[in-house]
Amino acid sequence: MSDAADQPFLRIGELSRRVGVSEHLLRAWELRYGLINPARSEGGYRLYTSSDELRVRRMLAYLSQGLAAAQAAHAAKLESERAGPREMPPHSENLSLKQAYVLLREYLDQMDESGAQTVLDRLFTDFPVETVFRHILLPYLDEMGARWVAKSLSVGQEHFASNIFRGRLAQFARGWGEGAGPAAVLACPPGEAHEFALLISGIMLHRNGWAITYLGTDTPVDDIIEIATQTQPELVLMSATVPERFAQVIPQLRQLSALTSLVLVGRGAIHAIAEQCAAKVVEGDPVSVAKEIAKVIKTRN
Amino acid sequence: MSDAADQPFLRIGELSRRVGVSEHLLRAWELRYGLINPARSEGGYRLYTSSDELRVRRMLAYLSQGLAAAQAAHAAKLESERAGPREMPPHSENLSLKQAYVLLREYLDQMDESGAQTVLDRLFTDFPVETVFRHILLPYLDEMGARWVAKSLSVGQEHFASNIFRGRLAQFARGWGEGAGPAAVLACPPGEAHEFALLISGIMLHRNGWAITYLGTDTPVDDIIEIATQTQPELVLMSATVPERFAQVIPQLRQLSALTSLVLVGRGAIHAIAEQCAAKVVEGDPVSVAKEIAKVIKTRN
DNA sequence: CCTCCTTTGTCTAAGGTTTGTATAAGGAAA
DNA sequence: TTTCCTTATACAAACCTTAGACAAAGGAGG
Repeated sequence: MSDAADQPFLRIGELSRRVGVSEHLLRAWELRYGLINPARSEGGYRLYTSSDELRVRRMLAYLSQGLAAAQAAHAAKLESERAGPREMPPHSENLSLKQAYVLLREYLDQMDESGAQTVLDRLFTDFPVETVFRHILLPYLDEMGARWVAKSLSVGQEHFASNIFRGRLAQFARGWGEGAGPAAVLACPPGEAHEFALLISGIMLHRNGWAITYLGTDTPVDDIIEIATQTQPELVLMSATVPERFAQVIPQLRQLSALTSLVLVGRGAIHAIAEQCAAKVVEGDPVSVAKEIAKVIKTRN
Repeated sequence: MSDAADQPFLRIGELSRRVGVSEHLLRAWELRYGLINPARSEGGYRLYTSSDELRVRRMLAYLSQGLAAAQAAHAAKLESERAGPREMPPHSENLSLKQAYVLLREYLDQMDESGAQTVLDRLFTDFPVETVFRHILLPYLDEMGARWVAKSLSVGQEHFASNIFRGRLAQFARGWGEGAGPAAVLACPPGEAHEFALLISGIMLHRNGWAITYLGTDTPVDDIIEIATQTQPELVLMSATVPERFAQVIPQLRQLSALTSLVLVGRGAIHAIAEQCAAKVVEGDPVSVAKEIAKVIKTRN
């Protein structure tokens, strides 16, 4: 972080409005924890850079995980010191998401691996991970499902694309077993073969500090119970594409939810079933699941 | 990684919330059994690390197994001391394959992702890829199969290990679609769910210059035929764990072998079936398959 | 069976620390 | 002038500390 801070300077009022933290509190954090060290205008006004803003947002993220302010500030400082080149906002002139999507589909349809990987490389350097997940990966998976039903996609094409995506996601999953935050166990119920939503949820949870134990597709609930007993996670997250997967194992799910917070996601997660096994349903796409879960777990106590 | 995760961050209230143990009890366990030894803030507040959190969770696990508190605490302490020095063999010294194997198994059994990844990192830097595949990965998969049959491995443990291996192999598979050499299509026949041997074969083929189109598990032969027609590969490689998978689709396999060289591998690849569909069988482990195939394909012309 | 003793989880009391928010007095920018 | 910002100080609610008391659970010995 060079102080040759490239970008527009914010004054405290504007920063306060952007991050939703009172001016008083911003000053208190600066004074008490040295969270930020803004430049000053001639008249002595604080001038913040966009990386200061990021730091404040990271501090807020840690606070929402339950860390005390002093520790949250420490963690946020450490993080921004060691994270050198931060993810840049989209390079709008390079390659639009829409263009990239069309291009990617073309390469995947033709089963051109290096073409598809090049597009993905480009996307992941030009855009934040969340954006690529939300606007490329998930829509493509949806489209794949639709084309699958319409028989306009061969099994080969589907397997080919799935393998490429799985490989990409595996990279983000590296090291997700360790995290400063609470622990979560992720699994699909028996019979469920679609794990992408679960993978993405896990990655996003890990990016919010969670420590992930991933069991993947088609996992007997008894095994999940055993693991939950051993590791005492804060959360068990299960994903299914149809309600039947959950419906088949309601008694065991109830047993599981007695041990920990059980959250169901995916199209198969419907309230009627969740109620029967004392579980919670979190709706929305896997990218936002992480934030939704933060709320659900907070309200638990 | 671990220095970030082991920074003392949690105050007692948050730890209590996360593990579901009252603050009073946490202090009592510290005082009576020395279960944990938290750092202190300036004002004297307890500050816990994430490994402290783990210790408490282990204590809870032992308690739920019926151990008395004192014994549970003792066991939890012992355990985390044993697991504590994660990089036990310092980087200067060599880690033998055998040591690594035992260590890896232990971490995988305990579903300790970062432990397992650390061992794998070490292995892949200290040894050639072929060696790690041949002496660690494949033997472990074999052992997993045996333990699976003997029911001495839970589904959870098996999924956990599989996911970690799949993630590792995905890294090596990056870019395998492009190669200076001939093209190969890889797939498992319908009903076949084990793809590790095929993945490793593909990686080794790519390292020998082949360009890989990977279709993965459970692929209809008609789709393989369609793709083979389109891309005109030099080779189609199919893997199965039992002969029935091939036997069920012999007519289609014969059709496929009319288009290109069809090679069967895996325990399911037996000569009787291969003869019926004009395919070749390549025996031996997936790591050497690549070299064997070179011979087979050579002699074809 | 009952009694004694230890173990273990819970609770209270008195007092210190942390942290978000508020106030006052005054300078800078528009 | 009005609005935005500055520093310094104050303060209450939330949080945490230690020390000690206490009752339920469970085993040992009578």
